[in-house]
Amino acid sequence: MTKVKIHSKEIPVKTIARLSQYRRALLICSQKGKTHIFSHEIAAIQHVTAVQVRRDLMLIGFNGSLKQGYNIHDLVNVISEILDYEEGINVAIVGLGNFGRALFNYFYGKRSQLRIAAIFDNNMEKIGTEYNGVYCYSPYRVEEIVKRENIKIAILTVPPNRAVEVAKKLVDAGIKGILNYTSTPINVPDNVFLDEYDMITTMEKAAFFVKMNEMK
Amino acid sequence: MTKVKIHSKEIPVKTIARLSQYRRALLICSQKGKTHIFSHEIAAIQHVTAVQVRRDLMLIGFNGSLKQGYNIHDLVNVISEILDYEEGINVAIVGLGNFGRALFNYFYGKRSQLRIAAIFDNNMEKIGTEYNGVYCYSPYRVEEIVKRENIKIAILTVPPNRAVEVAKKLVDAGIKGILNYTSTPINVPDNVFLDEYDMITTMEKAAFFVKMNEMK
DNA sequence: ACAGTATTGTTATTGTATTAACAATAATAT
DNA sequence: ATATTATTGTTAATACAATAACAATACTGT
Repeated sequence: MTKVKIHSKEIPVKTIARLSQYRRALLICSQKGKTHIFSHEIAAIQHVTAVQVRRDLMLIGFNGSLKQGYNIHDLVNVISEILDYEEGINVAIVGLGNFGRALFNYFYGKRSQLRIAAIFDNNMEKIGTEYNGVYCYSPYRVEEIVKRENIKIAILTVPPNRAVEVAKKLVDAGIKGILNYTSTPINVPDNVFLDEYDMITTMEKAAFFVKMNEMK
Repeated sequence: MTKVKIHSKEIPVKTIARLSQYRRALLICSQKGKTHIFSHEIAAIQHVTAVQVRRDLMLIGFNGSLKQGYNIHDLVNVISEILDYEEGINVAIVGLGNFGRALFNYFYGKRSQLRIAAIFDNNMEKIGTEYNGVYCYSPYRVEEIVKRENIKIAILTVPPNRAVEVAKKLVDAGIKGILNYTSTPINVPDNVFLDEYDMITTMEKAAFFVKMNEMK
């Protein structure tokens, strides 16, 4: 899935991601009392070009004024209308290792839109325990809990060798999106959103570039 | 920086990232006793197409045999020659919150290539403490320690509002690569590698897609 | 010996995303 | 009034990455 229709216009996924970033920049400016902003100002905060900002906003049909630029308040609303999930969205942390815990703390309570509704881990000591009011369940109960709690998104941080199996279980249980941090690629049906972030590859890429730069 | 020269051939950065993934797939197969592998087998493990695998291997000048496919051992060596940093590479964790700690544990001892040589945090209780033999220093000492320990890469996990300032300090100290996990975009000179991963955007993108899929 | 098969290696094509170019516009200054 | 300026909105061009196409090859079975 690489493009998406909004108001019968095709919008690249990358634009969606940038909208999220623009919104954050806008909210910061708004807090400082600014009411309007130019495309090049947004571009300077996030690192994109002014042209790209204008192009993205064109795609979602948002117009600015020639002398004042874009109305921040309105733009935030339009972006929110596109991005936000009215009723909020329930998320599960699957695998409560260091990484899972970090993500838990990172999201817990931060965004009202996102509610961490369950934790899964197969460590006996963790199962049945409560973390900030969120229960930790055995993976055996994925199907049951995902349905009961209406969980849409899973943050997958289990050990690499269990990734595929657990992902399958999540998909079967009806999960709609998986963020895979296990460094093991997984496959999901087309109707399930998948985002994979591979820390090891990122590190190796960084090391490679450092080496390259030192050679010249 | 979008392409890179190896053996006087231009190699896309995306290929570099895939090589890292291929290598992991290869090592797993190697452990299982396999000595040769076909492009479509590699493709099935990671999720790319067989054509892309062949194309990538062509770019680095690695040849397979028509009936046996690619020699796993040799291919691992060639990839390692490209990716690996002979003497190993020293890394610092900058910001020892949950995320920093997770990354610390994730990398600590895992890859001999990567040595976590220092931690920076401005929490008084952490400064001076040792974590698995790695010292935590005050950010004031970045310049001194980065030079003394020959640190090349920084993993940035400080609070968003401090990201820009700390990044500047790291660059001034001579750091060669930054992995920015703060959700605040930073700017670095051309000769410094930068990879930014924005968790919030990823989450919002996931939520957006779930919404989209439910609408149809 | 020869057709059939499966695979590699490479070139050509397509598709997508980014960047550049520029007309349209409205305010300001002369 | 008219030129100048800074910006938006959109179209055109470029660059990049992924996919498709296919010749070359070597093995297998008949």
